Amino acid sequence: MQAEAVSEERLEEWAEFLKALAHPIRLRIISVLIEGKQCVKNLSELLQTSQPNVSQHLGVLRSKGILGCKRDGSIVCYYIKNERVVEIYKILSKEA
Amino acid sequence: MQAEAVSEERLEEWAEFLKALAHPIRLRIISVLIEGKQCVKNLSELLQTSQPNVSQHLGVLRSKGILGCKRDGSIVCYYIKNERVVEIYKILSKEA
DNA sequence: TGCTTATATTATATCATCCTAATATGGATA
DNA sequence: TATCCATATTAGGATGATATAATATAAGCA
Repeated sequence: MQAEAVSEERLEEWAEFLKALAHPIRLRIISVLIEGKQCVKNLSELLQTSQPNVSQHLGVLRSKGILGCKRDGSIVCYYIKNERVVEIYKILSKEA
Repeated sequence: MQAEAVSEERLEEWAEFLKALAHPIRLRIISVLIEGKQCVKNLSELLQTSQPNVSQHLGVLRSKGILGCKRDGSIVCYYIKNERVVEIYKILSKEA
């Protein structure tokens, strides 16, 4: 059974999605958020990375619809919005 | 149950792996090779992409252990070596 | 209002990736 | 060996991604 050809647009979407994941800091962010939502400050401390840098990486993930966020007062909590990243993370984790 | 922290090295490996996949032409190559192995010329024609460009993209995928190749005379056949890319491709395919 | 904390944005320099064009390698065959 | 076909490599400029530093926004509180 021959698979249907995938459109160029779809491939570009997928590439953008994967590119957003393809960074050590962003993967670390995913791994933390899989355990539960976190605010920017906590992420910054957990990852030992500057706040602006974490914020930029969160922006990348948010802009691709991978993460969502919710402001609560002056604190912004990020969480995983696209469950496919969890599946992909699991595949990466189950190492040979 | 708390997941064990993933090492920085591991995260960098994963990022490299995902970065190798994160390109429309390389995803197209994967989609073709999922259907069966192919030589460079066929890939170049199927993707309507110049031979040197296809060769470069194949080199990227090969260098990350994603593809393997086998020379048969003057023809080189590429095939999927790391089955994880098939799983990831499936996750991308089963679109909402 | 002024101050502090939390987060986001912008600018910039550096480094990586991309495609194209040109060239090189390597096997087959006349 | 000369030539052809298949593939790989290299060099180039263009574009994109990155981290840092500096600055901006925005909420809470004295």
